[in-house]
Amino acid sequence: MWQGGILKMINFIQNIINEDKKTDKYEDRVHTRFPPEPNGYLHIGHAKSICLNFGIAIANGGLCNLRFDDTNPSKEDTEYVDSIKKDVKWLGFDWDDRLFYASDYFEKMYDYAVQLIKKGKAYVCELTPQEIREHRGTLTQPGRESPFRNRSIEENLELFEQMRVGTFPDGSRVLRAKIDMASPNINMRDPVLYRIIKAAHHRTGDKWCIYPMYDFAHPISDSIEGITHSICTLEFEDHRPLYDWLLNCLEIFHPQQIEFARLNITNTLMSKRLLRQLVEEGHVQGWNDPRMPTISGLRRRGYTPEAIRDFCERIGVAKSNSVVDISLLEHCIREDLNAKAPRVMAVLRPIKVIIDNYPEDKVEWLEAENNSQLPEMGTRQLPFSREIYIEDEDFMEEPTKKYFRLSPGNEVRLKHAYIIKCERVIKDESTGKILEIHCTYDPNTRSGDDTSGKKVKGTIHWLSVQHAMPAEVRLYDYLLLDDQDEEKEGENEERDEADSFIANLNPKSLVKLTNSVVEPSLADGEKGSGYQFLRQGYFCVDIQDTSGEKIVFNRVVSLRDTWAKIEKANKS
RNA sequence: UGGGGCGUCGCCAAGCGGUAAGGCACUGGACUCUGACUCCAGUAUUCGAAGGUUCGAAUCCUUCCGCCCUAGCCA
Repeated sequence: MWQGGILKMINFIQNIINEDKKTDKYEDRVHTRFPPEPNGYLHIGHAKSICLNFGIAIANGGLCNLRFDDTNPSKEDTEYVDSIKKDVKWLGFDWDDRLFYASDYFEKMYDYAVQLIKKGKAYVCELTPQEIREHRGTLTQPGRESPFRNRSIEENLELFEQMRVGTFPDGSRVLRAKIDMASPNINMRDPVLYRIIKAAHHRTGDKWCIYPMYDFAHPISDSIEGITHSICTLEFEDHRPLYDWLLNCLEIFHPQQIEFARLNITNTLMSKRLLRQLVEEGHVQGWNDPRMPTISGLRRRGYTPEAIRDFCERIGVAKSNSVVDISLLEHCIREDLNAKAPRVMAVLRPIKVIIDNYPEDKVEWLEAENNSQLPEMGTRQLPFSREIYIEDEDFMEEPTKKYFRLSPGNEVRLKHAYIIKCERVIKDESTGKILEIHCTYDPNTRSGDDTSGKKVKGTIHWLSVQHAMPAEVRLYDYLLLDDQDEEKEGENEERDEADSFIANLNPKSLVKLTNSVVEPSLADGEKGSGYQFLRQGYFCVDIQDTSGEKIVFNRVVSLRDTWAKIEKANKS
């Protein structure tokens, strides 16, 4: 398994662990867990948590469990547990035999609840949800005690038993902790521990009709598993007193909860709810649409586990809310693919070039290196002939300054082949559209044995027309337009959020090119494998839509494009 | 308005009383049969603000300001 640069990982959580080791708090043991709820697909925010939890364990010679937090049968499904397992594995982490479910502990949790009742620390409450809310008070006003708060232990025991056997309808009773209705921390105002949900659970079926709340299930699950450091996100900070209270009352092994800031990335949605909305409203093709920040989406897009792990390492772990620039993610995948992707030629938007002085029927097979930086990646043969395609961007009839690609009278090098010179352009008389470009080549300039001594500024990629293989190429861009920080006026916040995020969707997040051509060597490109299309970017063979008759490439990320910056600067 | 948390370069982020790491982005330049990669160089006298303690403060104290979370029988 991956050991990465993780051993160097320094963050405030590691500092806490170092301190715990010094004081022998957990007998030098480090045991973490990744606790997803199986109610959706994992996204890159979860990857941060996965890398953190497994990474901390690895770095400290400890263990990390995979535990499904499945305490709400109405939202959860095995479809999600399967995808989550797959994603965690794909990211490169291994839970060995430590795959657990909170539902494994339902019986024990029930016993602990009974213990709480026996200690006079919990009671069955018959207030309606509405009434409970009213009794809770507000941020500034203390709550009021439930009229059911001081029932006898015997009565509570009996009622709780009745809840379990299904005597009462959904929502009619709950088990509540008896803490303090006047606590400034609302989580301590007699929080609900158990509720009645008569729904089939994906693992326990209809064995139960009462289910523990997160606040009850989580500390107990952690304790049962001997977790030492229970790492969660910032919004649970206010729940920590309750976490501690329960463990203290129950007098069982006491892990420590540590909170860190969740991941946010520019131009990217990171909420399960909104991602689900994208899927359900058809703005994307599914959870694994290559534009989605889900692990499955990134995988299909062509991101590698190495790049995602590297990213998670680089962003760091802290407690301040932050938004990481997506350019860092892009840098990580470029860096990884640069080191391993074979280079290949593809013409995305072809325009035909005819080399007038090249024999009509001749085909030359030129040797091309697969990666100029890694000779060990070998070479391949490339067919060259009289008619070729070049990228339409690589020709400009009236070149701007600093443009050193093909233009009338100008010479460029064809990568791995000859230097050609543009002689004339043939256009459609009515539309003015360029139909073909006529060039001549210099036979003394063949790559590898150039005897001309010529130096040209530009090198462009090309493909022999008769050998080019058609392909569909999908260019992806950010799902969201630039983050607009326009402040919404107070009212209707919910609505505004949903609406504004739909309005902020990038209409050009997917551009399908159906006239692209690629090298014949790509005919047997394996699904999912990544390439660098020379001068353009990194692409991978789409795992879903590629078939016997059609090969589809996804653009993972473009190459850095200095020329685009120059052009942009020229215009402004 | 109660409680909790956070505020170090455009974006992340080290730093924990001894005089501001690193990464991304950006800007120059070198190299280049990918305007890619790589390589050099540059970029916070300043750490939300104001006071105070100290020989010395981003680090300690005080006050203030800003942002986030929190009133689910969701997690």
